[in-house]
Amino acid sequence: MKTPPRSSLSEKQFALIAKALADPRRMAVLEVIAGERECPCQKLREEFPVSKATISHHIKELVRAGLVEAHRDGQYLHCEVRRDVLEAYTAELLRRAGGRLKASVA
Amino acid sequence: MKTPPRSSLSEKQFALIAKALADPRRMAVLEVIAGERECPCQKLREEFPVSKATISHHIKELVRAGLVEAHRDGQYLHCEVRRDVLEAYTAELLRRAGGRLKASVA
DNA sequence: CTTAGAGTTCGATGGTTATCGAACTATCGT
DNA sequence: ACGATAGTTCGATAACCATCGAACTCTAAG
Repeated sequence: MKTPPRSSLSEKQFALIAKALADPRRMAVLEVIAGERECPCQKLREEFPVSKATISHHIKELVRAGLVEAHRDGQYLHCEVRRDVLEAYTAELLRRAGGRLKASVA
Repeated sequence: MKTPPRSSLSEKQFALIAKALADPRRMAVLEVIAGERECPCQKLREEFPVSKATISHHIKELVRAGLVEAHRDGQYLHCEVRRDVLEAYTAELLRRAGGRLKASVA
């Protein structure tokens, strides 16, 4: 079985993630990153009618939130979704707002 | 045909939920609502140093997103968390941003 | 009816942020 | 070295939104 990352999110990171996910365009960017194996920024520019400055900004925010990890490879920047962080966020969200528990985890 | 009680959020509702969760205070309000059985607005006013206009605004947004259901009982407004909607959101979030999967859905 | 309490609506304000163009840095080919 | 391509940073602008006080509605109880 896969080890559940007990990475409890700090209050601050939780808030950063929520904010990062709040903008539809940024969410869309995240989806593209998730859909591709190695996602160069250039591809994102072609997907959305926004300037590269904006793309760069969104990626920076996603990285700041911990949702995305970026590696520089030459002149390209490859992005990857931090799946564990995403899962930690959803778990924390359910824990906080889910109220009392009803059953154990499926 | 139109009976998907879970895991089927419209694009619009998905965005509304993400936005609703983005504000820390509103998230805190949601947590209090989730923690209490029947949550009157008045209680929320005592929990946070904000005006009742602000509380009312946050509740309205939470309701608009579908995260909270409010029933009027006399002069009181009782709030309840829509747990299924919350779960549908987290499921959709993982589905969209989780990349290729281990948890396959029908 | 009158008073008090609970919640809503409205207009204004201040802070945050998405977006752009332009200037900049860095890398790859030739 | 040069030009082209990838991405960053900066300053400015515009839109959005949380917040407030005040005026309002509605309900419960004297």
